[in-house]
Amino acid sequence: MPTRTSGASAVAMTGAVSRRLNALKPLSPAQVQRIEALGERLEAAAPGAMLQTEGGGPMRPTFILSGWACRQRLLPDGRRQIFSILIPGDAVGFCADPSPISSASAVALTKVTLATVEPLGSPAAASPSNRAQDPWGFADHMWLSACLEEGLLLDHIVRLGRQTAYERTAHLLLELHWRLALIGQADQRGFTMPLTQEVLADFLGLSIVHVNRTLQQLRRERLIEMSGSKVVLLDAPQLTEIADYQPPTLEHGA
Amino acid sequence: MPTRTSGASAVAMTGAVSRRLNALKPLSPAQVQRIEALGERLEAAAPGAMLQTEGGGPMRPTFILSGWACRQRLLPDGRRQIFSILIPGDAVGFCADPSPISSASAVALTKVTLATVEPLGSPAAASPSNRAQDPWGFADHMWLSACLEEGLLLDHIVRLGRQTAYERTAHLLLELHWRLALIGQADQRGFTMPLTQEVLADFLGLSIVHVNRTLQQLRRERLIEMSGSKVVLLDAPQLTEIADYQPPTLEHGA
DNA sequence: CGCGAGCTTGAGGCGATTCAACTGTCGTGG
DNA sequence: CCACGACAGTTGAATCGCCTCAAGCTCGCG
Repeated sequence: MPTRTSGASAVAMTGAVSRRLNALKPLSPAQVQRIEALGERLEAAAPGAMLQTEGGGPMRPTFILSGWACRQRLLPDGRRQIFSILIPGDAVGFCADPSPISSASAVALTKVTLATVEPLGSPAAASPSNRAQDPWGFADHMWLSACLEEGLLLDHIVRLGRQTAYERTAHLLLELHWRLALIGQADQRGFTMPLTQEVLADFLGLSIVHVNRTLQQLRRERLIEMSGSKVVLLDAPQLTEIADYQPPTLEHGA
Repeated sequence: MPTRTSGASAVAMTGAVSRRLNALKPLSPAQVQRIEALGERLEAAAPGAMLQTEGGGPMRPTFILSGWACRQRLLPDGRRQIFSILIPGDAVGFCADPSPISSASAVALTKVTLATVEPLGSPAAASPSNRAQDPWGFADHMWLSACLEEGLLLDHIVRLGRQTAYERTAHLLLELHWRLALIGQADQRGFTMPLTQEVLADFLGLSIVHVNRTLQQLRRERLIEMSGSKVVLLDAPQLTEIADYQPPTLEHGA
């Protein structure tokens, strides 16, 4: 349960959101201002906290301003599968509403700062048909965002269904690098990844032990370097080849 | 490439579409009529044919009136992963548009009959924001349909990432049974499944051989019966337990 | 009749898991 | 200040689930 906070370095924190949405479709200056206004009403969550009040309020797009989170599901015997890893700029609980028992919960992986858009009223008002009024003015962006996310889910299915641990891991690192670059949180060669090997395992459908060994192999073959939470991609082209990675295409042409 | 056909038992074939959409949200008589009108302009495709012209026309919802298909992706070395199995009443190529290189192609698995809704004009006109005019009048239904499909994708991710071959197979059979019942093509105990074990394998992320042995195990334990393309669920409760299956919830309350 | 597609079966091997222990690094409190 | 526990990462050994390869089988169909 996030606790309400306030103020702080409000404007600075919204950079990831505006960078991401702008990449999907150019933002007007007015829209950028509206995003910066998100910094007014923040909420914070500690690692492990459940975000997204599970079938709670209808259709309240919530953005992650800082920190990492994930969408996941737990099986009755304790197994966990992570659907997607959420980084700053990502929206949480966007589509999970009409049927709340989609039973995907969102959980903070690090300390997280959130900003929730004003509730859009009734669920009906939030459906695409009635969104012409578009109280928040970002319907197109949210639509594109949803499409991008669906693409990531499909990538994930390929990883889990048809790729080896080695390929999966390489693929994930490339995906994270691309997404972090989009929001200005990666440099050409590497990035910071505040994830434990347990989280990687539950995302990649592997055991912790095997994630460990697979990362070792990637390091041994000098494809990556890791120390602490820093990741360096030493040979991105080869990783791309191994993982058959294809970055999403963002053509905002009409 | 589907070939255009015409007329035939037009009205009768649209039953699956209207049953499915009606389950998502009750249809008005006028809407039912509009769906029956889909029977006017049909297209047929042979097994193996590519549906959905890959980045082709923008946003033309196409419905499967009869036959089965799938969405899939091929890896460069020939491995295949199937994302979803499409049955009558399902829409194809609904979201795959703004970024065409989502690189999920749709392929017919049996003989398939399709009906394409009138193109909605420019891609922009098809985005949710501008859909207030909603030329076809089913925006809410398509939205709910997309949410249902996302839930199925998440189920699939859990299957591939954290379930055994045995659990995956049971889960798939229950999902198909539920979806076929929704469109009136399953009875209480069983249904017809025109899928080869190769298709099942590429969907479940397994080898053909292992799908075969897993189905044998389910039969040996008298949980299912299979002969030809007929499937009978002998002990649905136990299968549900094994697979941790939870059918989607369709609460069309506001 | 012969062919091909789909299904079935066996044997062997590899990838990934499980269990278990050990290391290193923190933050905390006696 | 150091002992302590908690947690993340690492390593080894044994096992198992699933894969690959390779045959043989059973249909339906030209």
